Amino acid sequence: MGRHSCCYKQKLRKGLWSPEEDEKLLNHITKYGHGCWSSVPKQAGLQRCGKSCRLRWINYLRPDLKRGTFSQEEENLIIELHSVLGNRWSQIAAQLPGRTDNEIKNLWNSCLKKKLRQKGIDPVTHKPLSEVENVDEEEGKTRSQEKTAEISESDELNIVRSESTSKSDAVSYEPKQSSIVLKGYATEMEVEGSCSNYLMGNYPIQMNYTSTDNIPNNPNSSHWFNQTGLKPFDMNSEFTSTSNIMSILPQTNTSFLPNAFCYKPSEDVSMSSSSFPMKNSILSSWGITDCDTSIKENQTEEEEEEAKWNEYLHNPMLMLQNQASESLCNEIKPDTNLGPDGLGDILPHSKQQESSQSYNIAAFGQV
DNA sequence: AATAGCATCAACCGCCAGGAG
DNA sequence: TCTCCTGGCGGTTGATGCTAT
Repeated sequence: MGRHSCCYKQKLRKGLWSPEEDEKLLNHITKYGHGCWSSVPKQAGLQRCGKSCRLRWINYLRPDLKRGTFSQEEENLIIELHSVLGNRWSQIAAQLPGRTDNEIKNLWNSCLKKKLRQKGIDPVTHKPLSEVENVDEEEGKTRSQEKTAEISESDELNIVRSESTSKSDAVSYEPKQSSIVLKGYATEMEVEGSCSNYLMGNYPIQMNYTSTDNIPNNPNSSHWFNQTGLKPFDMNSEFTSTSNIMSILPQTNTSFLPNAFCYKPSEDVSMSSSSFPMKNSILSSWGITDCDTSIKENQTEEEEEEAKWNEYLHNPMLMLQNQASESLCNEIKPDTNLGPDGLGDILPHSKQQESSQSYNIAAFGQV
């Protein structure tokens, strides 16, 4: 189990790809497409397994890949998405045109985790390290009980995700935790009057996602993050008070914002795990329930919401897009559609769909 | 100059879901 | 319904390059 049958075959090369191999694979896929990956190596004259060819293509040879270092904006977005999606690198990568899940995963493990820790944030929970340590101390006594809770948590997750029950999912999935995480930030902000640290400095980033905003085919992130003409988000600047954050945000509808923006101190965290634990925790994590005057009571509405959030969970940009288009960026009209070229011709169908969710981020600098 | 330690990244491994037969 | 095959994903590893001593 596990190992592909093709990998048992003899004479298959492993390790780094030579330029000749790259050329063969590139030529073959350019001419014929990849079709069935398992047949690609044979047709292309390569001594590799199909899986290896696929990986090489996706991570290196694909012409739409954006090479080079990640911009600050991209890093911010990855952190933001990670706080919502956890280690679902492919979904995170889908929101970063030209970047691969492997690349993002490497960046996270080698760089972003460290940066977050330096800023006093636990990269797993996105919670201040001090809180994580306190929680560990307090709850360390009841570890065995936690184990049971973990199992039920992962069960909840599986219902929503309708995905695998792999051990990594059960152990490392974060979104449920993030409901507490973001609340933790907000609490700290409210109490201390500072919103420092989250996202490596502050959190004054407003993400306006629209379905059809123009975005370059091979976008330079510093370009497409600035499309609205707003001042770029300065990661190194610090907000000095919560009121500063709120004041730069539209007052009308902040329902899609993370708790960091709309936390209500009186809310009880435990409420999140009632009848729709996952939905509520996500709603909570993104500030939906927090900002509403009451929790949805109508069962039908709840079902609809649940379906919606299930969808959002699989495509978080959809939520941001819908919310943004409804309230926050009415003045920002989509200019053009992202055509099928660029990413479109190269990416698998699912990737094309995800990539076509172009978005526009208006990042606010220090007030 | 040597080398130990660290950082980065490409590639592999193991697992799972879904489709085909 | 079952088995096999394949694509896809996330975790991990190992090679390589860089930096500090």
